[in-house]
Amino acid sequence: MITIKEIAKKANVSRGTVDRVIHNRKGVKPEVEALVKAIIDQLEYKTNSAGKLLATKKKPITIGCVVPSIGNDFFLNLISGFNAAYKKYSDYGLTIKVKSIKAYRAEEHLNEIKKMIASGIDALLVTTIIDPCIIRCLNENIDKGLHVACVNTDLPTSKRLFYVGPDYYLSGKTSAGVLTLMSKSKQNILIITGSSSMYGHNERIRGFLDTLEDKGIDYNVEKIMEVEDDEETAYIESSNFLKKHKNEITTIYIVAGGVHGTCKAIKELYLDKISNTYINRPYVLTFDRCLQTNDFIIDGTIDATIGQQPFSQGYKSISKMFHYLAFNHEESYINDEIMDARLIIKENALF
Amino acid sequence: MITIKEIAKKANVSRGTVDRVIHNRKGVKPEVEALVKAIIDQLEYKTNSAGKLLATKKKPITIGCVVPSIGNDFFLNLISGFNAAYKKYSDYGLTIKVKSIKAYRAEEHLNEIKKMIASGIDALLVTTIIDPCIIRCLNENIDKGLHVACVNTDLPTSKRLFYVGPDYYLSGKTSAGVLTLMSKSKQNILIITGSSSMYGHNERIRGFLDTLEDKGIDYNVEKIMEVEDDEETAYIESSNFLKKHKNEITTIYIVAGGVHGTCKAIKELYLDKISNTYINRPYVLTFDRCLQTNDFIIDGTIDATIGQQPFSQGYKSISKMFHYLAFNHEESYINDEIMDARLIIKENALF
DNA sequence: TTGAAAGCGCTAACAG
DNA sequence: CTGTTAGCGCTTTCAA
Repeated sequence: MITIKEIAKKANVSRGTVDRVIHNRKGVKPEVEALVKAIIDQLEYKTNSAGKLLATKKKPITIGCVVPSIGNDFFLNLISGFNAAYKKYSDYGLTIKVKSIKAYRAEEHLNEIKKMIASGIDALLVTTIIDPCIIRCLNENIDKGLHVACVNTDLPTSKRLFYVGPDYYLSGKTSAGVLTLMSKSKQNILIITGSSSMYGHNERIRGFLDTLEDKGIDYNVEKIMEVEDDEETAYIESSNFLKKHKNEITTIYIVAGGVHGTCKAIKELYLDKISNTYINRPYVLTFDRCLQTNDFIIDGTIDATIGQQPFSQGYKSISKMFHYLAFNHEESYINDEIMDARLIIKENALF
Repeated sequence: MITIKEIAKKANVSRGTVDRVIHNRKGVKPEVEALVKAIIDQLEYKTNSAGKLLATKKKPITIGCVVPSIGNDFFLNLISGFNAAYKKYSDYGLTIKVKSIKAYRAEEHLNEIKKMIASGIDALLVTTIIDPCIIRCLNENIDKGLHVACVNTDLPTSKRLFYVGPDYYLSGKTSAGVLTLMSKSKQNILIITGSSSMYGHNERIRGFLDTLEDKGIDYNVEKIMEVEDDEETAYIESSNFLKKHKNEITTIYIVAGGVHGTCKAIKELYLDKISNTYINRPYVLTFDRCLQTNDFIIDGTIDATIGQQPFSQGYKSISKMFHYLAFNHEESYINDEIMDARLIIKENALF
């Protein structure tokens, strides 16, 4: 294994000088720098992370996280991922601060992001809304030296370092793929979405419908319901709607929250109490895989769900940001990380 | 963060003594040991892995790997996982030796395992056949101090430390789950398996049929073909069989290798050359997700495949074994690691 | 039975 | 512009 010491010996300089070259610090004679760099390349020197981590642990790193996890199991799993990564790197001076907020409120998001930044952090991980004020605020702070990355929801027009999360369009396509496995005939679709201002939700719908189109499936979107992830709203509205259109709807496509409420309505309307089996239930497709969703898959209310690995999203985003900060802001850490669409049906639903 | 130094100060002993206590080394007065242990518990001391890794890198660790990867893409991916983990830990004195062998030959397996052990290794990672001679050989070496773990195929009756790989029964169930999404009517099934002496292959069949049974699907297994992962055999045999039974077979269930050969036969028999679409093609279900399989999913020959993350299997097994060896054989590293059954259809098949 | 000290690879502070 | 040195947490060797 090649160490700084060996490089130094080969170049006839001190370890300090090699260190300076490696970190592009000023104060090295150009020809010495060139020589050292050449040797580094030639010997394929790779920094030893244990050594580095040990030596740098004195200056602590704080990562702030702002996520809309209030009343949302998915984000609680994501936060578990944050915590797991924190646990792994706390030895090396990492601290995290997590702020849970409510979804959909741009103003609240902005406020909490500002508060988090003001509290003094080195980097920010955020799941928020595509909103010009928020993006401006983030960009301003990025210019001032804050390191920002997006988790679960990207802000493509911002100056964020990287994005860790799903490809919403692809997950919508996958959902449609399952539907076409089940049936090739005409579908009358009830779509239950979180909010029409959420990019990810819209993308899931777009991917879904595009794929039906591609596959030559005849379909009609009977209604798009916005329930803002509220289970009670989902229950009442879907219940009312399905009562009126019980035998017309062939597919219920639940894009975000509202799974529990909708499934409750489905059970009431389609489950035969005597045989305890569904009669003419529409196809039911959902996203994510929290405990409740899992129960509905097991009991046969949901045909399939698409998981997006919330835990990994949390874990990877912290881990990437930590490495980025700890290892000299190396570019190799700032690539986006797209989770794959995990298709879950009854048989592989076991946790 | 709690360090050995702090423990030592609190206990009024030297760091050496604390180290001795932590590693249960002899030569510490019982009361001192008790005191130090109490302080460790109280302060919730956790060893700092960077420090440990740095200090122990002098004594190199060699892990030997024996896998039946000859002519098998799946295991090449698994080996990539070995190499990725190796790359990560090579800084800390890890070396790996990988021996590729051919599947199904117990004698060859035994020979190569013996050779690998004789070449001088600290630990062995192996994918092999459930065979009494092999198990005896491994157990003898385990008794002599060799550390052994199973990758991809478990040897439950051996003294191996842990197993990293799929749950074959569950993956078979998942496959049947997809089939029942597509159709509830009677299935006439052609099963193409690797070998009837392979535990995993049998389990996949068992899980598949059990699930059809559970779901009240009427089915008949028309034929079980053993093709020993040979594509040519698969092509010839499936081609011959399907020519005779073209319109009877409703499902082709390919348990192991032979996907390429079988798909070639399917294309020849069912693909309409003019419209370039399938006419009355049976359902086709496979396992794993090598490049060829992926192509057949994209082009519509295969309905679904179940992936078992070969790369992760390789990566995790090396990583677990390395940590186990590097960190005092701590028990926390020797739990089994069961991969989940990844359901892949056309829409989420993109790599 | 215990302590002291050196050293793993790297960084940072200080001295020149 | 460059070298020296101390120290991050841990293990190991030597000495007591």
